[in-house]
Amino acid sequence: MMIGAFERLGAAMRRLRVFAVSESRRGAPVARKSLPCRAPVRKSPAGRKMIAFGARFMTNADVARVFNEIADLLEIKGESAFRVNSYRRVARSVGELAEDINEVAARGGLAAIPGVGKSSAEKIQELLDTGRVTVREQLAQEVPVSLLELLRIPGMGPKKAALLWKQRGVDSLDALQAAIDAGGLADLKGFGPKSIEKIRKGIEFLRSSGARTRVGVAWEIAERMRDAVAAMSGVTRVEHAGSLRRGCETVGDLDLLCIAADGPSVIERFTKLPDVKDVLAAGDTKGSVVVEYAPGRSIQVDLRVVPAESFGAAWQYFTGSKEHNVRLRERAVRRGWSLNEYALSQGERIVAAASEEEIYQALDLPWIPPELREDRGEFELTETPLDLVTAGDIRGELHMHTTASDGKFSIEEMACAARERGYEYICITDHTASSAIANGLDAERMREHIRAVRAADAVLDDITILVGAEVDIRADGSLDYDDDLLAQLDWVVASNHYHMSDDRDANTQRALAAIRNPYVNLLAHPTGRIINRREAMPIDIEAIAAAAADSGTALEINSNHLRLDLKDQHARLAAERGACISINCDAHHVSHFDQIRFGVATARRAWIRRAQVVNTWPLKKLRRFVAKKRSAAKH
DNA sequence: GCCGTTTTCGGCCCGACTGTTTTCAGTCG
Ligand SMILES: Nc1nc2c(ncn2[C@H]2C[C@H](O)[C@@H](COP(=O)(O)OP(=O)(O)OP(=O)(O)O)O2)c(=O)[nH]1
Ligand SMILES: [Mg+2]
Ligand SMILES: [Mg+2]
Ligand SMILES: [Zn+2]
Repeated sequence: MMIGAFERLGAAMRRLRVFAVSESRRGAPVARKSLPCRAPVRKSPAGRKMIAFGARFMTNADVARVFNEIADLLEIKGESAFRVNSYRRVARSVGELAEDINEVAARGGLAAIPGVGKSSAEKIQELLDTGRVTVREQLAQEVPVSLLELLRIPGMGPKKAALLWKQRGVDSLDALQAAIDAGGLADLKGFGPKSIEKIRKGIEFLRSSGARTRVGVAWEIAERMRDAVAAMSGVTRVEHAGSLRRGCETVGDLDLLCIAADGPSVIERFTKLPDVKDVLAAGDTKGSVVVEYAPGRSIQVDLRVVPAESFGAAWQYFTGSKEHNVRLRERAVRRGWSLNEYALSQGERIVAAASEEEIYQALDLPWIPPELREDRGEFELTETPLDLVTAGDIRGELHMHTTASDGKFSIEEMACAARERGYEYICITDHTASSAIANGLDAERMREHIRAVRAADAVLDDITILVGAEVDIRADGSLDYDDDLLAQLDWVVASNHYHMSDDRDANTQRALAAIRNPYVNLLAHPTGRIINRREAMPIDIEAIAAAAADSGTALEINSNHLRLDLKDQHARLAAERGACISINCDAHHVSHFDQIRFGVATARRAWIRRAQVVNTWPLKKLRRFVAKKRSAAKH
């Protein structure tokens, strides 16, 4: 389904619920406390409407949001940075947990979450039970919560925000804007003319940057910037760093690292590149600029310059994540050493600096692939995982469209494009009747389409064209085609496009019903999210993963940079439970095959090995996968 | 507030850039 065409449709069908009881996989029903409803539509930071599922109970993201809020409020109050940090740690841990926090609480597992101790466990429990945390409510009495808006301004931290509030009564972004316009910040200590100008620009940047940037957009800009820096005389190497190198689905900024002897000169030229709209900082070794990549759309780009001998230490530092860096540096400290972006050193003596491999090795660690550097268990590794899936491992695309439904190219054109990429096989999976909006095929047109695909396969050499369909899952979990028709297909993709609801059990049951169908081989984009536009529908990923593993059904990592669905943490859990994964581009256009890198990056972040990915397999093995599920159903 | 192949108490990563601070705090990476 082409993204965008049907988003509104799904939103219209969504309902608010007042109470939900979910069946946990262990059999005990987990009561989810019904909570006051939130508006089903809220504004994304960009000001664009973000479609959300109605609040019925606390989600992991809700808990994370509350703990981050407590941390910000405490910080403005001047609370110990370590204590503040511990709240942020809880927020991060809960936010990225694949398991539903309500279920974790129900089995008494809260305190086992990394960073969650007795005190935080109690607060989470209170939040799940009542929708509130006493500490947060008390803090909100002391500090206006709207003051936290100020923290989103670059360069505005807790100390300055506190000062503005206490000295000038500023308690929101609008109030700050008004104070600046009225000249009300003059003679406030620490706020000279340059600071005020910076804040003004910062507010402007907020408006033009908005939400985190999707990796598909960021990638293109990063490549342009990399080329521009690489073209400078004196620059011998430029690399991606930060979240971009770690393969994250969205990035807050672009981080580039380069080798050059003359840092200040490189930084100066960096700040004068054509697309640079504003310079946030420009020193001897690093610079930060704002790049306008489309009218009214901006992103921050950070460049760090280091000498060649420090490259390894610098790349390690600048790749992060921050949490990974802190763990690694603590490890150095325990050995009586110190690690920074220049070197791993013991006093004056350099232990390692030139390459990442040397640094990790000196700390008794294997080189860790960037996608794994999130402090999610990578410090337990004893050797570099060499079998993580790579883009080169992908042998075929198993989810793609042609002009028969809503694709832009013919069967032959798509097949030739795939062949050019070196793919051994593809499967044409056009939409079915329920997707009338996407020109879905009814049974009769589908039978014709099968003949057309077979004919194309007979004509084209060096690639096998399989025939399949992306079959819509109906409200009751049944499929658009009957089994007789499905049996004629080589590979069947099942998708829920129209019955995404805020009812986790209903969503899960639809997915499970599809997975149980002996002809369904792949559950596509299982949560239906559109990044920055539509939230994931709630699902029981553990139940879905277990059923997929049991039945021999693959779960998708949809590589479209708007989807990346399953997301990393869900995919990791699914693969750990034995489910096979298929990484697809959902190609509607020949150019969409390029998106595979984002799906592969997501899979690597999920610690997925090539053997777990069905479209890295030879065709024969893939056919056995299909045959096995079909024959199991006959016994 | 959390946590433990030297710890249940005492640590908690380390450095760059900015502004008006006459010696460094605040913010960010
Ligand atoms: N040691 C250390 N390194 C940090 C810290 N903050 C950032 N870094 C490093 C690791 C980050 O990946 C890298 C780039 O910083 P960013 O703020 O751009 O973060 P990152 O790119 O990871 O995420 P983003 O998508 O930009 O939000 O700098 C820190 O507090 N300590
Ligand atoms: Mg970054
Ligand atoms: Mg950055
Ligand atoms: Zn599709």
